[in-house]
Amino acid sequence: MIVHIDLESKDPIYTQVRNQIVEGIAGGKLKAGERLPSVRAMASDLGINLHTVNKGYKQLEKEGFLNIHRQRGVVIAPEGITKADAGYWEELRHGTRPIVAEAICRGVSEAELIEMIRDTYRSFGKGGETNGNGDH
Amino acid sequence: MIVHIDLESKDPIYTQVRNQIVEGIAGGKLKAGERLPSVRAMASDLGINLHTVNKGYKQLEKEGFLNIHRQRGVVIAPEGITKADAGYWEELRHGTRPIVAEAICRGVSEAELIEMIRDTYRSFGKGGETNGNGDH
DNA sequence: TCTTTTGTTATACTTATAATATAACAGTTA
DNA sequence: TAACTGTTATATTATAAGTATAACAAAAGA
Repeated sequence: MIVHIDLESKDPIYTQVRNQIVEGIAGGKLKAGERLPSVRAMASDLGINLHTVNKGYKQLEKEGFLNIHRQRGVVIAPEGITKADAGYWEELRHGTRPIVAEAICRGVSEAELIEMIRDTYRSFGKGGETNGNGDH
Repeated sequence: MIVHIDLESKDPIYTQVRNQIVEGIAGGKLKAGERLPSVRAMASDLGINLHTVNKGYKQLEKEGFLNIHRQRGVVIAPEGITKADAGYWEELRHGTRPIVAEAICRGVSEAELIEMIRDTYRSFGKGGETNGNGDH
């Protein structure tokens, strides 16, 4: 099992599920075309309700990470994830702004912050290229 | 007025208030020892409830950005903001992890991501040093 | 002294979100 | 046929977000 739930976390359970699957894809542990457990199986494994899992899955589908065929199951987007567009970049900037601001307030230098981001990026290994799309 | 509210945003209003004050400090628009509008004045200006403003203020106080003297008003922490400690770094890594993961999934390169972070960091100017604490 | 202003506390209400609990439906696959 | 799939529907509980008043106590200003 890939997903682990922290019931003490401030993050909602469905968000934890969503994030860990995204991280799994980024790290190459989950590959394009690979099938995920059914909502019932995942819910049972984690000891939570199937609707909570379904909520995470549906969000991932909306974001382009998953394809959900009605009776065929849940699959990591086989044609690869939707690449960064203008809307995503805007959202990314909006999300990082307050984080960077607080870091500055707390005396974190530009170099320190970037080093941390770089380490995080590299902690996912070379999982980025794992979505085997020739693209063009 | 420094704070602007977007009622369409997914971010709660008190979070918008909180974030914009942090960004104001990071950018040097708000300086250590400077006084903020009273909860009533701010609430009236923004057309929202005073408790919503108070919630943002209280969070900022808890995080060490503000000092709130009972009848003296709300003041940007005069002795400077609490510097980054182990707990903060942990929180920072936890908050950035899913963001970095999604960026990787969307084909954002390490260089692109870091460039964006660097631009954001520098967009706050040299506001970092503005809390005039001799410290040492 | 009196009035105003301050953050604070208390109570109440509405709305939205998160999470759970069942149950049933309609195709798919074994 | 039987088991499994995501989906839909309904209901309930708990928590968070936001608003609305009202009152309190201490400090500052006139």
